[in-house]
Amino acid sequence: MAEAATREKALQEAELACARRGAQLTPLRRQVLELVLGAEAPIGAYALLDRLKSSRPGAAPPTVYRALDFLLEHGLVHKVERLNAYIGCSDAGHGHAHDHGHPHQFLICRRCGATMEIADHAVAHAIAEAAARAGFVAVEATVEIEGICARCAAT
Amino acid sequence: MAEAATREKALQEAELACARRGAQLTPLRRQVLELVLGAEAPIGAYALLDRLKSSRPGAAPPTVYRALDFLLEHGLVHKVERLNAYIGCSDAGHGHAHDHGHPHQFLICRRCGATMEIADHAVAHAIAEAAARAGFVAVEATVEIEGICARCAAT
DNA sequence: GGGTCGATGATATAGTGTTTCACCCGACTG
DNA sequence: CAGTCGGGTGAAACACTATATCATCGACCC
Repeated sequence: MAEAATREKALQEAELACARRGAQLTPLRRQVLELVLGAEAPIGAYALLDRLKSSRPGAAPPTVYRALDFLLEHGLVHKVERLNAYIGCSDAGHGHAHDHGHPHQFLICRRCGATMEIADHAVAHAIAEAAARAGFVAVEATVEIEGICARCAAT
Repeated sequence: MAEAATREKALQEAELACARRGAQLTPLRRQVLELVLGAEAPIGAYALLDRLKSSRPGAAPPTVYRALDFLLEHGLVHKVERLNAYIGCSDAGHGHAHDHGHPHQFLICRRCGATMEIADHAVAHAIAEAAARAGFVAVEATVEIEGICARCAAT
């Protein structure tokens, strides 16, 4: 997902954000976050589990799912529904606990699998308007756009 | 999803659309479509399988998944990613084969589970713009908005 | 010490989707 | 007519994703 330096910075921000909220970024949770951030693309829970097992042989599905629940809850990672996979949030810490996260959208490349998060205000606004027109109170929106990324298109 | 009359009309439109394209809406596929349209909310593949079994005791997961693949391919049903469930398309037949379908969005009620399809041009446009700004060639977008529907909000 | 609460360990199970091989049948071809 | 080729279906097994449940541990509080 990012190079080591960016990853390190994201981890530090996550620690700060958790500290601010009184949330416990335990070693396990931190390690799972590190694995998610270190992946080159959205990563599945069982792939995380495999990697986790190398340092924690006893790890089982609930181990990783509980950590992911915590990270999702605090906006440190997002789930990509179309891929059943998880990705680090590109601006973690800017939301509040129990907030379901700032509006965001994903661009998923069909060719290389790279997935990029954007936060486009016009999209969020159009969605809120459309929902309101239907008398619907929008709480949260999943926006996942599939296509070809700039790098792959250039090839 | 709809009352019997609406369902019947949708089935006839589906038959027409398939005939136009040379696609075979076989009895099995038609029956699965009927089940999806008859459900009150998005329905899961295994729930479909259960209902299918009453008339086709030999049905197995691939039976329903193959039918769903066909229906998805031809834009007769959509998948709601957040629910791992399927819903009839509200304007089936307006797309082309191997087209991945007209732009559409879902409004999912957290309270009653009802899911409504809308086709908001402003949302589709904002998404296309946002993707383009990132140098991304958008092919298809999943937009699923969770919240409270008008009827539940009124209660 | 006893009580409580959140985090983790460990096992089992539920839910969702795919692979694989076989069979049938209609169409096209020599 | 035999051959064969393709799409659709039947059937069994499997892979992947996620949750339920109960036990344990340690920190904190009284």
